[in-house]
Amino acid sequence: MSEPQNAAPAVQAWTRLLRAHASTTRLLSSQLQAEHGLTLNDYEALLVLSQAEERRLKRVDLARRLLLTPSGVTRLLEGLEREGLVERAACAQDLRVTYAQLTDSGAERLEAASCSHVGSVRALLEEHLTVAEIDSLGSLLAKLPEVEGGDESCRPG
Amino acid sequence: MSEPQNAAPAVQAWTRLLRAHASTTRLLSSQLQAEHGLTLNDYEALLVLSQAEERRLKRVDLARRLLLTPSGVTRLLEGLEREGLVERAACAQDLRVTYAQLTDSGAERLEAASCSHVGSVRALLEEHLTVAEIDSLGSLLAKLPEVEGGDESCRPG
DNA sequence: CACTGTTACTTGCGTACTCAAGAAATCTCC
DNA sequence: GGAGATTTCTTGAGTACGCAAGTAACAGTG
Repeated sequence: MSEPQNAAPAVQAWTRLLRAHASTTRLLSSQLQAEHGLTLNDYEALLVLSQAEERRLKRVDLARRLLLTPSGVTRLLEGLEREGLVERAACAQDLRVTYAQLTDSGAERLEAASCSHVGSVRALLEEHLTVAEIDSLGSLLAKLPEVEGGDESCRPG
Repeated sequence: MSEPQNAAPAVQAWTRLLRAHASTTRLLSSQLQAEHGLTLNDYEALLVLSQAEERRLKRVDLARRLLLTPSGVTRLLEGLEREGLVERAACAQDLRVTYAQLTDSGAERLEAASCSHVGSVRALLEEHLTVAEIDSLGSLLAKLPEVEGGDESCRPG
């Protein structure tokens, strides 16, 4: 209507990002839930932990990786701890921190889910896009901001 | 680890879609909320209604547009009705349907929010991407599936 | 006309978060 | 070494959904 013409592409891309996220998430999430009893964030948490040193991470770091708040992580891990996929481990140097430690059971569960989930992701994307397009989509999305709250991207300590 | 090499681009693109959605949504949503007291879905709902014929839509159609379930729409509209931005309107031909009708007040609120929201969207994207990149991002995202549940894309009746 | 779907919508219950307010451990600066 | 600020994590209250089940209205069949 009265918007400057140049804003249209941005709005369009934004709207499509919202819709693409909603539809793909809905599909992949329900598959993961049905086949392995994990939510998308459960899966991502296990994955991040599995790649971390000693398969454990401070809860606050896990929060940053998953783009969740600390309380979100507490709630997320509640479920994973109840299922024995992750356990708490104390930190001798700093009594405030509790590590989230991936258990063997958690690693197995991730391994089992990983195969079919990765397959679903790939199938979904390749059903609609060519490999080159997927690649370029990934590169474009990577340029968007990661976190705004506080940028501790690389802390030496 | 043991995944076929070809799956990597898809997984990477997917992960970045999740993160890009989480971070941009968080930012834009909090701006919209702070400046105009609307959630992203409130805004989208008002926008969709404003573009509809006679500024009203069956609730079930609104659900499909917003990628929400019928119950999600009921809850979403509860808030908008309470604020007088949308009202219920009966359908003489079919007593089951209730239209969601944009009020003048709703149209004004949308108009007010629209300007700054569109500006924020544009600023956020253009801060990280060129116009050409935004354009191509939009095109790529448009190719992803819209809805899976039931495809009544164009119903004649 | 009754009988059996099917569609539109609402409601109760559960989930996955967020934010604000805490408690406890650690760091800082005098 | 002690007071105050900061960091880590948890908890209570609230929000925004989804799913399943329910009700009311319509549509098709005998």
